[in-house]
Amino acid sequence: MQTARLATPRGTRDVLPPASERIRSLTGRFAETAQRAGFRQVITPIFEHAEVFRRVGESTDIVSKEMYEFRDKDQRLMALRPELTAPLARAFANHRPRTPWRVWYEGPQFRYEKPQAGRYRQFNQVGAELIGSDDPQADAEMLALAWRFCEALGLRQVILLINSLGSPADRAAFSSALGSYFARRLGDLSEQGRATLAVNPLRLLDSKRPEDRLAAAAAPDIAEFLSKEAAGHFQTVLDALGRLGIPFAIEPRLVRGLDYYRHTTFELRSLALDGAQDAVGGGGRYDGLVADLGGPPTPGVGFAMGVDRLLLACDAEDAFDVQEQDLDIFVVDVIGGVEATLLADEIRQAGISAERAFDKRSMKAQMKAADRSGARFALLIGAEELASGTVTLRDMRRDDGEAPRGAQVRIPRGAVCEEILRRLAVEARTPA
RNA sequence: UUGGCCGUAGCUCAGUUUGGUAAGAGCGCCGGGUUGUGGUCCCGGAGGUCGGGGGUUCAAAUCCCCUCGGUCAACCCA
Repeated sequence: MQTARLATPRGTRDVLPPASERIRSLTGRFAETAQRAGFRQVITPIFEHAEVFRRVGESTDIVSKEMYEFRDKDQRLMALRPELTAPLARAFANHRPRTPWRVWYEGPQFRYEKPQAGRYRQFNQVGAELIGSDDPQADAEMLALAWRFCEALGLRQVILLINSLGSPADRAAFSSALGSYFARRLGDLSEQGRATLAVNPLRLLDSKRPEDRLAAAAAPDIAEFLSKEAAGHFQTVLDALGRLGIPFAIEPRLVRGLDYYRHTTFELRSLALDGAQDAVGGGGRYDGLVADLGGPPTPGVGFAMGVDRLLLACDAEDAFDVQEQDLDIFVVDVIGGVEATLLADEIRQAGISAERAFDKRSMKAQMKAADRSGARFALLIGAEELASGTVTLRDMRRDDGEAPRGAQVRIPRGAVCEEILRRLAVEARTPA
């Protein structure tokens, strides 16, 4: 009797090596970039009280339709986090750390959507937040962090789109102007467009439906609704980008999905990704969020980037190649029993990476395995070695055209680590 | 939530139009090519609920329905 095979739930997947190595490496690179800028990691729960998200995005699909909600055993309404800015703002409100609070994060998030390439129900993001400053230079700093990270990955076909939604009052005025503009063109809108209008007129601006695009063609421009102060803030950010040498395009239709954004809002898109999933990251300023979550009124600015999409973009650009980690030693065990276990343990304790064979397979099979493991040396232990108190160290390099087979030497069992370390050190000094 | 395309070995796919002798290939994996030695080559082998269920038929990978999953687009967004 065989039990039925179980698949991963829809929109989720197993990430096996070597793909997992790439994710780890990308996350590590982000951590480095952020740490260098004085950001420190925050780890928040995977699930939160649903209230945390409900408070900040009742009108967004992410919260109203796509959230994984459940009742725990005490009937408390919980939610798997669909995004990370709200939990970070919640954590800030709870702990009241010294400002400006500079933090980064990474981890899975969950949205109940129909999966597509680059869109999963469980997906990973890396991101950073700077809470406690309304200085436009803080916006510039976050933009620089996101941009330099893309550069560090080797991405060259990413563009920065930026916009300002102004102060809450500006945003509200613009929104109602848009509302009446579209109300006059109800007949031109698609059915879904009319539904969107009722919920959030701003969202009609980036609709991809042709009717809606046409109807939006002559829509009011956000720029005309910015207060003097908001316009100044935006201009300062743009000037900073210019001085930083970071190219950008102002996109007055850029609205973004979460409705806590104020002032600066931006998106990073990969031109190498075609299709609808070309946004690799986005963010902006959210000056009202901390207060919404019960904290003191505190400004904040941040961004998040999709790990999986970044990797898709890297693939498309042939960037961020992660070479498999080198293995120093592969222990070939011809005798079976504990000897190889002791040998492997000993050299690992000496800081040498080592894999080994099991099951006393034929030597030929073990040598094949050693070859495929990519190990620099094979370390053979068999009856002869055991009897003479030695081991055989064999060079597994395969790229030397002349040398027919790797050279091998017998070394005293007691000097194994020393000898391997010596050889590895020599190579480190004289790279091929 | 809506619509299009797709679903055959671990992977990439052929076979589906014209239902039967189509359960196949390459790669990968395992073993062998005489003493304890990798990459190439040669030989052999294992491995498949043809996504799942139902129906039509003497007969279904092949036709019909439902369903699950993937993908593309709308929606939404990372």
